[in-house]
Amino acid sequence: MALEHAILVSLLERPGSGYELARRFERSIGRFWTATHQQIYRVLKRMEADGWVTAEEIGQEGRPDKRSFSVAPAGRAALVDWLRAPVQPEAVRHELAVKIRGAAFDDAAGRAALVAEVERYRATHEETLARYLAGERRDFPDAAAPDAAAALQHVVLRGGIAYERMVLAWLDDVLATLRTLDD
Amino acid sequence: MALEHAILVSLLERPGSGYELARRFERSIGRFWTATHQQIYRVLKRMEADGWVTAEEIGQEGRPDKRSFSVAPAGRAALVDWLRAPVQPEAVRHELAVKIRGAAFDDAAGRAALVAEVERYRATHEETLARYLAGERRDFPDAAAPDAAAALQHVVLRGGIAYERMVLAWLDDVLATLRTLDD
DNA sequence: AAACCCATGTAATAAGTTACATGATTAG
DNA sequence: CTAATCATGTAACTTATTACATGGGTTT
Repeated sequence: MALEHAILVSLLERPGSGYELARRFERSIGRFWTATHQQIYRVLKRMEADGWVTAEEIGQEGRPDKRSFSVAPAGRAALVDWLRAPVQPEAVRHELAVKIRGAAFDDAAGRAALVAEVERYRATHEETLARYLAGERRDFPDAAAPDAAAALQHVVLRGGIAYERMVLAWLDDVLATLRTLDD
Repeated sequence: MALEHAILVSLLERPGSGYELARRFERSIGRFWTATHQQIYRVLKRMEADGWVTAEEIGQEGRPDKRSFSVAPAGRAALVDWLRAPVQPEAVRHELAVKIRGAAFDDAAGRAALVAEVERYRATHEETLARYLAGERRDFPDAAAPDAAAALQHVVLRGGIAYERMVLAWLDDVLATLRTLDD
């Protein structure tokens, strides 16, 4: 019961269609909340029925019409209610950590395969960090943040950057540990 | 399709009942994979039917009997298959980040409430870090790790410690940012 | 006496994933 | 001509959460 709220925040930052929302979830919002387009369309339909969002048909030339959603007063009220409720403890799902502990029950060949996999995984996080840093340079070039929305988006982005740096350092630790096991 | 594997790793580290597994998921394993007891019982039943685990009835005095599960060869084979498969990209769900961006659409009173909530949230992470550090001192007192399982458990714990430290530093950044908005 | 721990589950609901479907346009 | 992008969805399935249920034992 929180995809609704992520959608509300995204639509308040800028109205858009289900398709556009799905693309934002792949990029910016997806840093801290993932969702597929199927899920988004389903939830948008419910939110529209509940009067949280309103749709406007936008005819386009050369491409399909789209329905652009905006947040209605009831949706904004629902968001504020949620904002003021306590933060739920996070449900962590870190598959790689399970695999690392599981590597104790595989042989040297399996651990060698895991080393290769961790290296591949590390490369994806290196790319993510580079993407975040490029986004930071593009979207927040000057030190003084102009408005509240931008300042808050920036601090969340800094969180993503800190997370990626931490992961990279930890993966180096993991690789060193895995390599000492089979010397 | 990965709770099975987290359970297999836990049972290989030490056999136990569904209840004991649920407690481990609250503590150690829960650092990187959460699950409730209802989920665990359901999955254990399926795993038993598939021949991945075997149960042994253990009669106890003064408390209910329990069924202690151990990993069968088929379960171990399934785990090794999974270990060697590529790591799936993580599905991140970070509610607090959504709330922080949402704070741009609340008023000063709402942001003050969020500051209080972030402080409370920060305190829980401070506790978690203290717990991890105490566990590290208790379970890994000497620098040289004796066996593979312990070395791997330790590197995963170090990951948890690094994560908590990163979160605490970021929350300080968040608090400073929120406070500058309403000066 | 009340609350909590041990130990196991069922049932109902909500959420999320995967596969499939359509149909036009644009870029290579 | 092929693939990708824009834009929207349905259907089937798997997973996860929440609420409820039982019953004895221990701790405060």
